[in-house]
Amino acid sequence: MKKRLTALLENAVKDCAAKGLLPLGELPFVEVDAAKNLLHGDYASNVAMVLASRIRENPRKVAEIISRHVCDHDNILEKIEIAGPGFLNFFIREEAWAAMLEDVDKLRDSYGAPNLGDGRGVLVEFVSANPTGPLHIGHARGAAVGDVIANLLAVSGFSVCREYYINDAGSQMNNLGKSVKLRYLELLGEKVEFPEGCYQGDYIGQIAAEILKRDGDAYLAMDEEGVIRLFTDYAADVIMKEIKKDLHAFGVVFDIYVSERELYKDNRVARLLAELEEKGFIYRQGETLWFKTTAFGDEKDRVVIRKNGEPTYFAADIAYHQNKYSRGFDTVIDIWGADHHGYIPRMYAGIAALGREKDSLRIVLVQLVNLMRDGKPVAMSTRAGQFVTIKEVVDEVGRDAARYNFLMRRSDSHLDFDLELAKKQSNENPVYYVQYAHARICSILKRAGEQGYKIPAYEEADLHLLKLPEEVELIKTVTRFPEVVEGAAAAIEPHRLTFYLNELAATFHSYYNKNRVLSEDEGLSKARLFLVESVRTVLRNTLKLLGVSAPEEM
RNA sequence: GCGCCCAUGGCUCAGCUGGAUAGAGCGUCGGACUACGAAUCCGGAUGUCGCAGGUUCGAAUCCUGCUGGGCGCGCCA
Repeated sequence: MKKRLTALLENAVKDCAAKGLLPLGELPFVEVDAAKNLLHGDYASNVAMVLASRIRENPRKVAEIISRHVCDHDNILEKIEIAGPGFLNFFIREEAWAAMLEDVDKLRDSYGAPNLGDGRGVLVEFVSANPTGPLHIGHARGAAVGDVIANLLAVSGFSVCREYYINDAGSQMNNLGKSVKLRYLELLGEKVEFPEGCYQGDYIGQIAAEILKRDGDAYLAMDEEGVIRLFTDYAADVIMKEIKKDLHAFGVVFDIYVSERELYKDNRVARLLAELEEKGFIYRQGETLWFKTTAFGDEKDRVVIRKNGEPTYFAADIAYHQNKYSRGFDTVIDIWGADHHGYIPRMYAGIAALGREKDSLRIVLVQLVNLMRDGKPVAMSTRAGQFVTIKEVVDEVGRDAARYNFLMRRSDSHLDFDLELAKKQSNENPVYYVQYAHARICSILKRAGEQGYKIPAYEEADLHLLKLPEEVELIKTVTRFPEVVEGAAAAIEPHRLTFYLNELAATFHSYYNKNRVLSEDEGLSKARLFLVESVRTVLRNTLKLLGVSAPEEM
């Protein structure tokens, strides 16, 4: 509806300009917004005021001129009013609203799928945790956000690839191998002390025990470095399998796992650095190589080759992003923990040096999660191996509640996640509120079937009968869905879906409590059945985008 | 010290690239099941949008300064 009005208005403005009624150079960006106040109609536009200030005219007069040139071919408008300082208020005919439900019936599962992408490729990289331990709750939010962003883009016509970057190179991995070895030695009766930086979670001991069981004390005789390398590989492999399993249980499946080590294998990092050096972005200072990120707005230059000859994480990351682009993606989305925000200018410098537009990389920051239980914070320490894993969260509160809770806030704002609250099947827990609405509708539809009703198609329902204010409101909320998806996809803001979902469920519940769907009046019953079926379709489609189930009963 | 983010009812948060009288949920108080599921609904109360200036027809939103909080400032990832 919003789109249609925008089009009407754009044509009107164009028409005015063509006829010379409004002396416009370039046409303005026409914006139509849903009106907040019923007195202001359904939608309002400020075009007239924007134009008026540009051409120094009276805004109300401009509004007047524009409104006279609106060509309402489809007869959707009741009237246009000019109000306040120069707003154009659009009043939509009730029939026009109901007519929009046709799309819901015809498109079904694909209702609300805007074609923003036109098949262009988007790479969404998320989670990307080191395989040094199981995923904990902090990763869970990033997983949920990334997954839903990918869903949103996929439904919006992009060809989406979900990717996990395995940081399996570098000193952290070495620490992993060392940690396993220490536990191994401990199991063989040696007394060991764990230095700073070593991983001490129980899973380390389990891995060491597996190795011991399989190969006994064979590694005691081998050289230290070789053992650590073997143990590192083995542990990373085991942990990565667990990570995949946990993600799967959380409803997140990746298309590709890219290994940092692989980037080094065919000298990609070295070749990239040579390339950048040729372009003049690299300089040498003693043993180290520096990248002139300040040339692209970073606050200081960054090291890419360390004194010891090893490339930095940053160097590999540029190579990784080059690799992403080389695979033909127009847009690359990185989802990072908010504690990495200082890294952003560096990364943009990196892609600028690769000759890529800034817009082609979008970085979404996900704030860390405050884990609570009954309102009290749960202490976590990664080093000591004390943390709540994603698996434990899924096991305890369930996948639906967990995902929904992670998606209820803007991703860049802090989130309190209360385990007890997420488990509660009560009105404090919004996920059940929307699922309940879905189950309720299913229940009505089932009852209708028992009474011999079939769910009517659009043509079979007389929607003129849906005249109640609650019905019109419900129809409006349902038909807003495509706009919500489009907005959420364009802004990369998945939380808009949960807010919308909550509103739709609320509008439905309210309607349900006031009115009966099934009554003696067959025509009305059919019209209402069609309406609630439309609500159900949108509830289901939204929940699907969120990766949350839409139960038929609960 | 420098940089980024945040500050909206008692609490947790929305507010869609400046728009009309700032909205939800929770909590609180009071109501609604002999009709499709009460995990629901209906009603009441609560705000100097951190403070002070500025930009303009118009600011929670943009700019500057201040206060208070989070994070970052490695040849870690």
